[in-house]
Amino acid sequence: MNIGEVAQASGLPSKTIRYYEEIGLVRPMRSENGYRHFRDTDLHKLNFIGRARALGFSIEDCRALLALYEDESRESASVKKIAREHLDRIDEKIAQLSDMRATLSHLVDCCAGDNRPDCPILNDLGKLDGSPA
Amino acid sequence: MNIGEVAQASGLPSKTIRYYEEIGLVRPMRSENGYRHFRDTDLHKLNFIGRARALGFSIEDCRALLALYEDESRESASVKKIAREHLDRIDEKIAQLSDMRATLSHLVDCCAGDNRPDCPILNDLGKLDGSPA
DNA sequence: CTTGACCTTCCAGTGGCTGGAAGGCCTATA
DNA sequence: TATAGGCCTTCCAGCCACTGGAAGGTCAAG
Repeated sequence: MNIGEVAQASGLPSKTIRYYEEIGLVRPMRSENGYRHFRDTDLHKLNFIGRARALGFSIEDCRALLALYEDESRESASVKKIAREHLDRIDEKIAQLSDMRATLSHLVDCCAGDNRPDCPILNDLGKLDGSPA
Repeated sequence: MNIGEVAQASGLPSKTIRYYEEIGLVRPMRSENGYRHFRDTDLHKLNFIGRARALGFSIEDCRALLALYEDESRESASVKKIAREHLDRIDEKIAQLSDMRATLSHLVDCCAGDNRPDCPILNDLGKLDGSPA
């Protein structure tokens, strides 16, 4: 398969696939004309990466997960560790965003949103100290 | 004030403050020796930016919010619009992360995490189609 | 023989910093 | 007065994971 077909099949843009080759995540063959030639295993890998990325894993996590995937003598504990650490990072982010959301949504609710200049949002951002709203 | 004092007072790293000057968010004066000289209004602006950034506003949002902050004839609707759009983006992100979290936490729960190679996490990532778990 | 779709490489840009090198300035102490 | 150190300056490179675009090669159809 050429890169376009693999892009189609995997749902990843060609540019991204070239990038993944550049950083060594996949190693497609080359045809005589210089075109990348992808085998089924390459497509399979790309699907794997696409799914892992969709779950928010970093490229380096993907690399590690792929290595484990291909290592028949892996221990599932290694995989679980990576996944759980990632889960923790997700939880942190959600917590952060929820904090932001709470503050911001309160401010938005307080703002009249009319043609007058007075605005609790700006008042809050312009406050001198870090005291609560 | 020199940059170090302002960094201290605002909680922002000096590097970040220099960056904010570079992109035109603040415009400190210069002393004869070439050092940046910050007035109270500069510090105030930096505090404003720091708070807005902590709420997740982009730099361009910060720029717009600062402009509104300094515009006495603003309409609070303009501010509210920016804030609400940002709130929507936050909600989207939270939703995305929650989806990831749900999938991932299910997979983690299914994985024995022992010394055997069998692993539901890898099985899922390596699946051929996009069917649900 | 040309058109147009595909492919190639290479370079630059995104956002928002962050790190580091190389060098100037300022103050305190020996 | 020398020097040590802590501040400040600029400039350049790197982070992450792509994305866009230019310039050009290849291939199949009409």
